[in-house]
Amino acid sequence: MGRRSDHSREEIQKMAIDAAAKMVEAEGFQSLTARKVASSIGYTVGTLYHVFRNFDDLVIHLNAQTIDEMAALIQQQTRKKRNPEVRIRAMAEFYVQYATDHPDRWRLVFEHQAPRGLPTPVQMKERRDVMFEMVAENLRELAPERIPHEVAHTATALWSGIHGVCILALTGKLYLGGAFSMGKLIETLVDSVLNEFRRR
Amino acid sequence: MGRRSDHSREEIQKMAIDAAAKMVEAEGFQSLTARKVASSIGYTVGTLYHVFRNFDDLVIHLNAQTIDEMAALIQQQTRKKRNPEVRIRAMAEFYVQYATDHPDRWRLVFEHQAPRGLPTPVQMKERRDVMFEMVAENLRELAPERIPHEVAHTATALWSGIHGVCILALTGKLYLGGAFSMGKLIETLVDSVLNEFRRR
DNA sequence: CGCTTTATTAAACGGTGTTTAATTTATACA
DNA sequence: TGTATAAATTAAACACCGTTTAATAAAGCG
Repeated sequence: MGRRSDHSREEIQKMAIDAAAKMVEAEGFQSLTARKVASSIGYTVGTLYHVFRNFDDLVIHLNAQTIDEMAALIQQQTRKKRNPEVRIRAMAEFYVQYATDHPDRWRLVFEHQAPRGLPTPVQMKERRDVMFEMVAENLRELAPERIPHEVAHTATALWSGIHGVCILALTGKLYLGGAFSMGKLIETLVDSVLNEFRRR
Repeated sequence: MGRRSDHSREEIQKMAIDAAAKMVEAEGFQSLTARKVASSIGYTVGTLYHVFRNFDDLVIHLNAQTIDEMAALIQQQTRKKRNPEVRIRAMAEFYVQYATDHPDRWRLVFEHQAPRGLPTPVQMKERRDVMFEMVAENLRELAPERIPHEVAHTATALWSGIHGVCILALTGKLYLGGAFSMGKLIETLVDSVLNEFRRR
């Protein structure tokens, strides 16, 4: 084997993903290009294509890392709480927190789509579902008598709603007719869905 | 004035926007290009740039038309209903309907962002707010005693939530832990938020 | 040592949005 | 009516994009 530098394939992957993350945070995901990533880690595009199947593959790896980071942050911040309802509220709070702190990386997770035909890797789907499952888990603890499907349904509705507020707020497409705080909107959604969940 | 063909500037604009709409519906917004739009209406890119400031300008015009179409459909389908709550439910139903029928055009409205620095035109913001205002209007009718800010807040929370379900469903990113129908999820959100609105 | 395998690169390809200069045409005016 | 002027249209170029290719350099191995 004749590698010219002393970076293994895995090291180059990690370097590229980290460089891409920084680039997205600094300039937005629109200006993420293969050549810039490559040159920022001291290589050429060819090397990038030696290590990733294509550009989407790099983006998918970046997105996986983003989700892992976010999930870890939320897990860490909610583990301490004893009450499942308090935990759900904290989850929403830190979801918004992460999305606000890393808007472009967070958007890239949801707005990137693999070219038509090529399906999203299973690992990616599983990663995205982590958030839903964390909510469902706490709903289950909140009301153990409910059937699983009902719990999953409520978790999905709640988290999709929270996601909607995040997306519209972060892309500047929120209704301007009033002066809202993202936090209050989230709170309203959580209150509404949790109350409805309890009532049924 | 020496126009070679007999299309006015406005006619070319309309032709281009319609062609772009068809193209997005047929092949997705990823494959929308200036050259393809131009050649599909029998012109060259240069003419397109004579009529639009740039590519984003064309997209913005297309998005405006998309929102107008969607708003018109929803208005038409909800005008008949007498009860404001029934009207809000119908609005949600037909919002989902339109998004499902024209997924790529609908996504383009929310995922397109003008290049950094260049702000979104005011007309575009107003168009997006139409949906929020329709909801707010009906909430006001439902509870005339509420202060405007409260109404606007609830309308924003509700519609953002509905939007979140749409986006995740249409991009295939919805939680797979249960077999949900989009309609049921929407219904849960509407029920929850409206009940909470009444209770307060 | 030489051979093979691999990492790396430079260069090319077709495509993109965008700009430029040249050309064609319709109109306004003498 | 003929002509100058102004506008519409195009072809070509630019720099960049993701991606592929072929050539080159270096490492491991017998």
